Amino acid sequence: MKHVFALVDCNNFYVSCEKIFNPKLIGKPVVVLSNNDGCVVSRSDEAKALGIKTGTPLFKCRDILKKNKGYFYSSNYSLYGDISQRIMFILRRFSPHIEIYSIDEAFLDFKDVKIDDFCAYIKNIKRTIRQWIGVEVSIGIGPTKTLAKIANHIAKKDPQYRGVFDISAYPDIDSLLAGVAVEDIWGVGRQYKKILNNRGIFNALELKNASEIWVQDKMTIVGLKMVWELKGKSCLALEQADVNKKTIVSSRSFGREVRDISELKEAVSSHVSTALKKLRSQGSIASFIAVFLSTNPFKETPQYSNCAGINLIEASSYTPEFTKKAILLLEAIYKKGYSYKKCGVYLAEIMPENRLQMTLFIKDKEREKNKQLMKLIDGINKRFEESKIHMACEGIDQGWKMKQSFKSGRFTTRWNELLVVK
DNA sequence: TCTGGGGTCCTAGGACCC
DNA sequence: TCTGGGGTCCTAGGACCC
Repeated sequence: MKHVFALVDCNNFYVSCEKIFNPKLIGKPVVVLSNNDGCVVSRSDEAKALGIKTGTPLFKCRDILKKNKGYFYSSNYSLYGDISQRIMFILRRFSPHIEIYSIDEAFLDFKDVKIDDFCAYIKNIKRTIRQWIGVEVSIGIGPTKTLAKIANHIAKKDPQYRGVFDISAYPDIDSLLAGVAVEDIWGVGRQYKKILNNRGIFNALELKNASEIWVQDKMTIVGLKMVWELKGKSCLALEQADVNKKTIVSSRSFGREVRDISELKEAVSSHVSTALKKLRSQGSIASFIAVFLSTNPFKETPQYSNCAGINLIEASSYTPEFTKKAILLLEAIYKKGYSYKKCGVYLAEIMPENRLQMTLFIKDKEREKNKQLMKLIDGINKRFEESKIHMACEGIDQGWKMKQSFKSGRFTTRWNELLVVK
């Protein structure tokens, strides 16, 4: 049976989440900022119309926003994550075959879903999400994921389709593809664009008709699959199982520059806690940890960055053990006299808990005790507030923490931040 | 003054083995 | 002294995604 893929993508997702709870934002230029309130990551249509680009630092667009009665917000991931989950829950009603591709995007496959009026069915998805959540989505449909992506792009850009476009129903797909620049194809980034353009390939139709041998040579099997997908042959399957992470990273820029190792120790320790919490939440253990730190590459001050990693004798998910190692690693790479801007930790060699290779050096009792302790702490932190219980070495003041000066409330996940209407 | 964070997949090349 | 071929596994780095 042929695949029928739909890509459902939320419009201006982060900004849309802010708008749900704050009607004064409707019709205004609004942007949401990256961590540390650094640069723009999400823009309302009105902000786009002002020429504000993704990645623009706040200081470069603050004036124009102010002049146009605009607003800016810090990222509020508790809120966006919760809204995302609600949307994915709705999507599941329309097809059991769903791949949650990112916080604001999902692929559906209607391959063996019984549908009478396909067009109405798809429009109903859009309507339901608007009604139940208050977020606008765009839906692109095609026989492959790559074509569904392109269809989604068209649905978003061309107002005549009102946010829903089915590429298979279009009479002349080639003429459509001729209007899609190569860099707008899923999987073509800056490098591939350059390679393709040099060869005289500028649009999706030209890529579709390019020599497969040449494409594979220059862009590996990844490029070849891209060509096949453009031709309507599905090569990228729907990935339904929520696959466990193979690597976990926790890192942040500091809110200010940090010179002292004692502060770095606090930051590294809290990254260890974050990463280990994530590790446990997917029921995994890890046996490799690395620590990295760097100065601010945008400054003309002396630069230094380094990383170091170590294998554990036995894989584990016990925070204190990783914290100890991380501190040692930090001490090994820390150099005095530099102004640091960022640090983080990296976990690898991750495997399911039940695949533990036990060593002779750790007693069963110890292992079980550690596990129970972590479970208890995770439970308490989940029920009350993140990091209610944390390692002392994470510090109390945490003056190095990232800046988030313009954050809205966590309206849907914290009782004490419920929206007050009157 | 002010420039994000967290992932995946693929390949080439080296180490090692028979 | 000369000197083969095939295979696996691992890692670093490059490309991409949101």
